[in-house]
Amino acid sequence: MSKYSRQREMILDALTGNRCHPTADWVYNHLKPDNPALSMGTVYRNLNFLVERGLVRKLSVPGEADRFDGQADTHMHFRCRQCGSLIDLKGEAAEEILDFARRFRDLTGLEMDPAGLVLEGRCEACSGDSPGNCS
Amino acid sequence: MSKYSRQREMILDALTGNRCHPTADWVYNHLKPDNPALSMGTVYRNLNFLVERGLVRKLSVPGEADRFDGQADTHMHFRCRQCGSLIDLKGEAAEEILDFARRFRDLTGLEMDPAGLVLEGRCEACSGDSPGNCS
DNA sequence: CTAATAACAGTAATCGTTACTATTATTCAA
DNA sequence: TTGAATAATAGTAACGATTACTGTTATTAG
Repeated sequence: MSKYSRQREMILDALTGNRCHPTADWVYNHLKPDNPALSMGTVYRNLNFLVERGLVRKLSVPGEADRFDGQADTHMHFRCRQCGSLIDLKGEAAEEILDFARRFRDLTGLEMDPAGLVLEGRCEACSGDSPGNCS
Repeated sequence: MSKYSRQREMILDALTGNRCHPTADWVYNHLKPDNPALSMGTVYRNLNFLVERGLVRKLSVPGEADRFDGQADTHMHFRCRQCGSLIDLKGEAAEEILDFARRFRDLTGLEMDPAGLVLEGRCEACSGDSPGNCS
């Protein structure tokens, strides 16, 4: 059904060996120098392929390009509207969200999917009095 | 600073007198028949203006056009990934989210903004065994 | 009434993403 | 090992949502 390709492997590697949450554009520019023939279509096609296979998570950020996460463990994200940083929510924070999801389901009958969840607000650094402390 | 315009008033009215969550395109097509000169730029400019003024809420849905909500009371939303419906979360469900936001802040120091929140998952109708029950 | 300017309509441009097409690479069975 | 079948590619064109630009119209304040 699906065939091996060097490009797909490189694209996956670029995500798994990376703690940030790259955009398709970042992946493209990251791999382009060593692979001058790489095309943007290939990057998008493979990212979507990997998302479908569950190897990669897609994170939607309003008004910006989608971000992709190659971390295997289930976790959620928080985005600061002020400084734009995307923060991983693991451990206790992740548990808190899962607890909420259960209570929310029992109350409303709505089965929310915590995977791919991106909460939005203001991070600790940006909540301080001093403005501009979050370049 | 800002001047009155008939178009802005109409656009606001189209949202407040409406329980669904229209897109810019919907607003445009809704008003166009009675206002043949209306332009899309005017719709977007005014929607963004109203959002900045806090009279209207913008709801981002991954991969789709933004939706706008003219309901005055603070509430959140749930989107079913299967049938696409956008459900208002008020009363108990809204309280549950606000409770969660407080606990989450205390735990992580992250100040999430419940306004504009769109949780994603599967609605009750789509969670049933029978497939296709949610046209 | 008039000058200043916010808002407009119409159109072009932008951005992220997907679709198309001809070519290349992988696979699997003879 | 060869070769047909076809997945995946590179390159480019198209797409949809949104914003930016430009010359004109409408509102406002003196």
